[in-house]
Amino acid sequence: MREVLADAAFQLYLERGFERTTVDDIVARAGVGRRSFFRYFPSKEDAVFPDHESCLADMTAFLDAASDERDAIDVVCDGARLVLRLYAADPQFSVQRYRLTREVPGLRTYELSVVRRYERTLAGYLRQRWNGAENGALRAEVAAASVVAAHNNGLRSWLRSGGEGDAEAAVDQALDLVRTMWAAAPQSPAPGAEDDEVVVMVAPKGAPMWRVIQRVESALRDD
Amino acid sequence: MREVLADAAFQLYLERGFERTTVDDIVARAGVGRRSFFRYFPSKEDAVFPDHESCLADMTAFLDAASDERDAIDVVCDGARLVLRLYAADPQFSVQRYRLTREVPGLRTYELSVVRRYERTLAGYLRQRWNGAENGALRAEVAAASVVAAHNNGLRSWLRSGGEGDAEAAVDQALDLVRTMWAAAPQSPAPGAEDDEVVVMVAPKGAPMWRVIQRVESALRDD
DNA sequence: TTTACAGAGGGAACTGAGTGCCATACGTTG
DNA sequence: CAACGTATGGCACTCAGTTCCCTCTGTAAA
Repeated sequence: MREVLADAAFQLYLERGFERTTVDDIVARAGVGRRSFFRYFPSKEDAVFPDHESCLADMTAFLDAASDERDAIDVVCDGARLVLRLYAADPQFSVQRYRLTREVPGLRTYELSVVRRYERTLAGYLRQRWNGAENGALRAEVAAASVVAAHNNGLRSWLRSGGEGDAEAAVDQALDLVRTMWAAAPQSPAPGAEDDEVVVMVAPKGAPMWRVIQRVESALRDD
Repeated sequence: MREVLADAAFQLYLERGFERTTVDDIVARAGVGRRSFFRYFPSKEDAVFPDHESCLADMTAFLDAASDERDAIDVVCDGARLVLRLYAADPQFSVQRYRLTREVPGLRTYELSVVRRYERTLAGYLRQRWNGAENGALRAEVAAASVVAAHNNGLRSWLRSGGEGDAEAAVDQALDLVRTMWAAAPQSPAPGAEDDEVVVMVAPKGAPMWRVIQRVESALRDD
């Protein structure tokens, strides 16, 4: 029933446009009563994103089950990939929905609220993982925003291409940028992980070698 | 008139709650006709954020006028600070609006769309600045998302404190994290700026010195 | 078979946001 | 005075979303 309603709604949105489609139109095509529509979808907009609710639940479950041994950024990147796979599972639908969403302001803002819930979920996980680290909460929110932005960048470029190429590859490349960026600037390390520490060196390219070595040495010296 | 309506609306939202306030209530208190409300605000939500439209215009103007000599990240951070100053200009109002927005889902999603417009504006600037650099568009979106997330983190912590402390300080600290993070991982430099190039070196802290020097040398070698 | 019950769906009527249309009032310019 | 552009008020309409109540169907107990 949910599916019947969502299909009818989506078809009509494509045919007549979102605003020009009334709920009465939808229930007429679906052959059900008007009241039933609002039983399954709290608003007209919800019928366009019928599967995000369960995907969000999947993501939460995935993060809850993730091992603390893994790098936290890697975990949230994999969490984001769950969303990608939801889109990649039905390219034609995803592309049509993308085009529809781009054109309808109401759907755009609705999508923002959906994305925001994913972002908050990822940020919540990172905050817990980085609990106690300096600026843990801040870093968690910035990192979650970065991961979401990168994911959406890759996803959108795939959607703009008409869903033709490899969606995973586009998102992987985008997420790699975030991963290397956060790997190069780790939070204060947990005790017992000293061996994984890295040093990041920044120097003008024209700097004399002795100056560079001096800085490397001072960075490597135990303190 | 705009101000009269916005004030009346905001008062009533605080008194009765957003949902329990009708547009008729607002225009009755403001002493104007119902039709006039929608002339000044396209929706009930808009009356809560009456000044973001002009702030967005200010930001656009600021970015357009920014010198290309400055670091792009620094410029967008300063752009974000324009929003902070808008909030800091009227702490009491900002705090009340923050609490109201937290409680009303409709206002939350509306605020998301406002934030998104700022983010797109910043991303557009960065994309133009990094035009041609590898992954320029991706980096622009991720950086803009980072700046916005950091800004909002600082802003919200100030709002949660009741608008008591120094708003600028909270946001400066948050933005510094993003700035240093992006300063350590710069995009490929524009031609003609060879002298400003930097090399970023990442090495395990326990790595032998000869290995480190080898990598520094190869990085410094002209290609 | 009848009764009691629960849960899904249907439907009428209502509230209230947002829009379109027209009338009115005011100020400006000829 | 007349013509005109602009700001405002008021009325009626559409439609999303809600409330309340009805019917239908399947199920389990008497």
